[in-house]
Amino acid sequence: MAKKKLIKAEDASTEEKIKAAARDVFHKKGYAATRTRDIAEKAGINLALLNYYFRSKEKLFDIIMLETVFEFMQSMALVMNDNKSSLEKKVELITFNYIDFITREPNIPIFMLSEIRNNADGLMEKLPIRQLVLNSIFFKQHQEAVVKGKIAEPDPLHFLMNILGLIVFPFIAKPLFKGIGGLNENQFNKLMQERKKLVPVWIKAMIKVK
Amino acid sequence: MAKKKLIKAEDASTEEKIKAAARDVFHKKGYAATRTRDIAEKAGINLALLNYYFRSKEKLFDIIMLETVFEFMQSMALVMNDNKSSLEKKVELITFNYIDFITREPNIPIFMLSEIRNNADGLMEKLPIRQLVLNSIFFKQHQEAVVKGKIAEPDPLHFLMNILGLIVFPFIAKPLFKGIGGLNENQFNKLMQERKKLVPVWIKAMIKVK
DNA sequence: AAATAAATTAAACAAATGATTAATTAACAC
DNA sequence: GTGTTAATTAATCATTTGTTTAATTTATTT
Repeated sequence: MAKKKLIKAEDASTEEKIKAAARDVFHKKGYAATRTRDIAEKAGINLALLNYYFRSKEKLFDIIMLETVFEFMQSMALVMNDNKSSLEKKVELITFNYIDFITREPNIPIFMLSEIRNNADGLMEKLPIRQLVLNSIFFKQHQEAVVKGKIAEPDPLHFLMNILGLIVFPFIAKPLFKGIGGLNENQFNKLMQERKKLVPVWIKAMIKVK
Repeated sequence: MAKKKLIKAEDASTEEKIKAAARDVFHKKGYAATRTRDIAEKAGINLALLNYYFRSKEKLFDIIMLETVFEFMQSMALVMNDNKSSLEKKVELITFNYIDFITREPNIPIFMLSEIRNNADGLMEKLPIRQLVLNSIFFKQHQEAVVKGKIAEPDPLHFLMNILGLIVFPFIAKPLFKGIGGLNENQFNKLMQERKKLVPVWIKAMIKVK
């Protein structure tokens, strides 16, 4: 068995190679469609090393899943709790950050949403995502704006759905939109870059009407 | 081998039972995570009958996939080609129809988008979805409104992304939003019903700004 | 350098899974 | 009713796939 205390910094590379490969394959194909042999091959390691370092496919997956969710929430959490910026500015930042993030990691949204749906052992219950949102400055600023009559729709969930829907959905349905628009990857990405400016403007316009 | 010509209407029930079960399981778990034994059990039939009627898991899946995509596009196509209604009214109809449809069949969006991503043998290329949109009255009305200066953003793809993003995304990310809002199924569905009125209003507001 | 522990490998195992076979039952034609 | 075809079943096959084992190589310690 591997004893962590004895693993030196340099030796960690094998473990890291496996994790990097697992990340790629899990993100692209999901848990069920992923073969441990795919991961081993992509990592350039012997199949047995996967179990040597991570015990099982499921344990390895849990690690990847946790890190992925964390990664995805981090940038959002950072912006939402910034105490310098206005709500409007936060919408701009979230839009900008997420469009860049998903352009870099286009498989993450649908991976997360698919696997969360298949339960993933009640991941949603274990994460403090509700507290994170409720305690955020973003949330308080929204509440405040509602009270002041600056935002017509009072439910912050609608607000979140709108922002994320406008940002994330085009990526999730990318093959569909590429098909409809007859776009290649570059043209699609250009459209997404345009949305960095457009989405905040649209959100601002939506906010005011009832 | 099964000879179709000899299958009477009443006998079709076995074939239909298999298809109904396959639909359920494929929609809920996706191709890779579905076991043919799950389908057989759910259909209440002997496992061998699945291959007797449909040759293979993959062939059965292709049938379900095709029917699902068709079902999903049909209501949209109908609305988009109605020559009585204005563009504004079409947005209302699409919103209303899709929110009801997805509430009834909540697994379909993420099923379709997941499986399309895993290729599904280039389904996107085979479907005439691009032609369907380009030739639609919906598309022409949008073009016209752009020319007349009624719509600021000229790209119809952005317009489609916005409508579908606002409608479909909340369902795809349902576990997330239920978690954040602390909602049960009923409360979530109530929110979605609210959006039937809200989304068209929001879209209208977005249209005008640049 | 010898001894010990860790890392790596090839081979094999056991369970799961899609598919097939051969036998049986039910339906239908004449 | 008899014979023929279709439908159904239980059993089995052949692969795939996650995991383990036992041996070997590499690294570390003393």
